[in-house]
Amino acid sequence: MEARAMLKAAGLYCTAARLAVVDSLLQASGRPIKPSTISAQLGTRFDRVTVYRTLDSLVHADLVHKVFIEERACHYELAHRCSKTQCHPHFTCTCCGHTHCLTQLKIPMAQSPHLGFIVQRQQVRLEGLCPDCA
Amino acid sequence: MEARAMLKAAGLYCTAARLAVVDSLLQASGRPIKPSTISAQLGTRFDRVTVYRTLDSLVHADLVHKVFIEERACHYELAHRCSKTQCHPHFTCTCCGHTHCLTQLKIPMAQSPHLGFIVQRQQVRLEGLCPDCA
DNA sequence: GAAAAACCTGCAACAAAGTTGCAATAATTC
DNA sequence: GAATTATTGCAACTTTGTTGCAGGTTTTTC
Ligand SMILES: [Mn+2]
Ligand SMILES: [Mn+2]
Ligand SMILES: [Zn+2]
Ligand SMILES: [Zn+2]
Repeated sequence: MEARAMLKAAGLYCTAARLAVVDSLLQASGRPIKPSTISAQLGTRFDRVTVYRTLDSLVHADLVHKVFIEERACHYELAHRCSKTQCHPHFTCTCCGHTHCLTQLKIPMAQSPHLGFIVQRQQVRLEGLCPDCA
Repeated sequence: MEARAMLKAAGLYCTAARLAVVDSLLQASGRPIKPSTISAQLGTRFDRVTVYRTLDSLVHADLVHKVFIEERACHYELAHRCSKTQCHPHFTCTCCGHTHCLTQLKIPMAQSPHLGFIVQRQQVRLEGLCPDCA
C-alpha cells in the first residue's frame, strides 16, 4: 500500500508534506526514525514544524506509532505491522546503540493487575547486545 | 536503607547534593520523578545541572533507574525494587496521565529471538485506564 | 469547475530538557 | 592536613518540541 492510498483510507487530507513524510517512513526499512532525520531527508522542501505536525496527524490517525527508545528524540514508524493493542518489541544494543524492530517476537499481553486497571496497550523495550556486537 | 549508606555501598562520594537527590527519590513514594521536580524540591540549594549530573552518577552506580514514560522528560526512580534484568512495569493512564509502578506484576523475560541477540534487560510500559478513571 | 468550507503550512518566536567547559570547591586517601 | 580525586556552579549552548497567526491547499458543495 503506498502513501496516497494510506492517507485516503485514513480520511486525511492528502498533501505533499504528508506524502513525503510517509515515504520517508516507508523507506526507513522498518526502523523507527526521528523527526530531525525526516526533516534532513526532505531538505528545504518542508519546514521542521510541518514534519512535527504531520507526524502528529499520522499518529492520531493510527497510521504511525510513536516509539520510545533510549534517545532524547521520540522516534516514529509505520503502524502497519502492529496490532491495536501491541506494537512489536524494540531492541536497543548497549554497545553500538542501534535499535532493531523485533517484528517476529510475540510477547503475551500483561494481565490486568486485578486492581481495577484496564490495560489497553503494551510496549516492550529490550536492551542487550546485537548480533554484530555480541 | 538510607541515603548515606546507599552511596557508601555503591562506592560514590557522599556529597550534600547526592544525599538530597536520593532523599527526593525516597520521598517520591515509589513514583518515578523528573529532574525538574527534584530541582524544584531542592530549591536554590543546588544547580539544575548538578541534579542532572547526580542522577547520571546514580544511574551509573545502579542505584537509580531511568524510566521512559510518555512525557518529554526522562523520569527516575530508585532501583532497589528491581532485578538486574528487569524493572517493574509502568502503567500510564491515558485519561488522567498519571503513571503507576506495578511492582507486583511479574512479566516473563522475552526469549532471545534466536538471531544472535543477547537480551540483558527488559522494560515494559502499559497504557490504559487507572482505577480512578475507569 | 468555481465558491465555500475545512484544513495545512511556513515563519518567527518561544519553552523545556539536557549538555559542555572550566574554574572553584569539596570529599577521600595517605 | 596535604595531595589526590571527584563534584559543583555558572554561563553559554544545543536539541527537541510547541504556539499563534497570516496565507496557502485540499476537499466538498452546488
Ligand atoms: Mn519497530
Ligand atoms: Mn517504578
Ligand atoms: Zn550492536
Ligand atoms: Zn487515570
